[in-house]
Amino acid sequence: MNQLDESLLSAIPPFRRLDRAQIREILDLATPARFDERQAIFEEGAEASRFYLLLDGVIRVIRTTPGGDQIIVLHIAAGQLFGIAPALGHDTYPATATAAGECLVLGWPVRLWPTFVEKYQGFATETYKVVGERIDEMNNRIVELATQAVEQRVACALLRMLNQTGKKVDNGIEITFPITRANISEMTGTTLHTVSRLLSAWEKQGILESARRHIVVTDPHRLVQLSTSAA
Amino acid sequence: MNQLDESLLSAIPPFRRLDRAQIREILDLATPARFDERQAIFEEGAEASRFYLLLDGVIRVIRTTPGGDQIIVLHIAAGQLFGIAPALGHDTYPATATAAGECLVLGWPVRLWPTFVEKYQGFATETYKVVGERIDEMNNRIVELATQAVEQRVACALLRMLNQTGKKVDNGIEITFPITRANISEMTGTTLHTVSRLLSAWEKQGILESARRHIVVTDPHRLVQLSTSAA
DNA sequence: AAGAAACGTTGTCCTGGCTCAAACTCTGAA
DNA sequence: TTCAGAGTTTGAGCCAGGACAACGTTTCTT
Repeated sequence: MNQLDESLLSAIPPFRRLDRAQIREILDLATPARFDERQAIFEEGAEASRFYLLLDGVIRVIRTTPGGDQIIVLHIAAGQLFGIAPALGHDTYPATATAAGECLVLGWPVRLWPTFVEKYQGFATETYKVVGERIDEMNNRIVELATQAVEQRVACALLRMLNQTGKKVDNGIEITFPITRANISEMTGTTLHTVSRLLSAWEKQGILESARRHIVVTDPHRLVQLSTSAA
Repeated sequence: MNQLDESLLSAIPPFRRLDRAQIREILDLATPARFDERQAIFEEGAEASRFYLLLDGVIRVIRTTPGGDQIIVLHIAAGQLFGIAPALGHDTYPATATAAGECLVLGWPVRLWPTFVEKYQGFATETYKVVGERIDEMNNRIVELATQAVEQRVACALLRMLNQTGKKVDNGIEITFPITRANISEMTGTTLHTVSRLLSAWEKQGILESARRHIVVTDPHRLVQLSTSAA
């Protein structure tokens, strides 16, 4: 139906083992959509009616506390499935997903999930592998939040983003989507003020370069040091 | 082979839909084991060779940081599967599981996992539902650690244990397994000193009664208040 | 072009809770 | 019954980082 290229899926883990015809089938069932920065793909608490694959861009998964604080639960990088709550027994999304920058997304109705699992060899296994990785990441963040000081947590958050979506540029590694001090504070459980001070200090030390909503890490190795040991 | 009663499994979600013969089969493949307090069922980093079902008791899942801090990632209540890392694509356990009190456990070799999924209708679905719940809980803890003050976090931790394994007694709800101030501090990212002070204060206010390694919450409702709002 | 909104920086103050220290109380082992 | 180890309590001091405040800068809107 739609004119998507098979190569879009053939490199992505849950679809990697499928042949061209199968991928064609899956693409024909998908609804592609483009989202602008800050636009929500789905909201926390809404009925989980679709699951998605992120083709391009970065998605921010957000939770809001009763007290009104927002915290960023995780970032989704291109090539990842998301909104797969229904596959884990939820009938409502447990968090809000918004586009961190411009995004290209494929969506399928949840009723196709069992079909995919049944029909496509390895699909379930590969997907649950992704879930496993996400659990790992969440575990790490819990340990981090419980044991590390703010400076280390911010360093970890930057490194995590570099690993997931960083792009090599001439003077370092760039975070490829718009990000504010406030965003980083929402990932690390601190305030935008503290983040601002840290980034300023690091910029002075030549660890990174930052402009409004934009960060390039020039010395990732130093950042790794900061993320583990103090000072 | 072993003389376990079918009723042990028939009430547990992933097995609920199975008939007696199927449950018998599964039981015959299982290795039952008893663990004493503080005994490890498996260690972080070890090859994930088996998955388990907790029949009785409580399991503590622990991670150790490079810095030597321990933090309690979650508690497993009776009736839950655990050590299912291999089903999520890990070939090594991401955390250590130790018996919080005396425990009765069934274990199966991982090679049976695909068999179970294939052979027993609903097994996979139900299991991933459990995974979904665990992800939810982890999400909540991340938000909690990122936004709440120590007092609220400790209150949340107590409530979580009450919900999972609390037992009604005449004067309140009891935490059914031995737990120290240090344990609670490892769940909440604080120090045993602070936990001690909080519990003392709460005991003075009649919210709970505590003895060495033992807590009974007499006013859970008040604890809920403490877990959301300050003071 | 002007105003508003979003984003970022920096300063000052103040407190929650961590650190260090010491003592007390159980429990179990020998 | 004594001792060692594990668990708990309490005190005193200190500082990382949150709260509050004000201002600078860039971007968007009209």
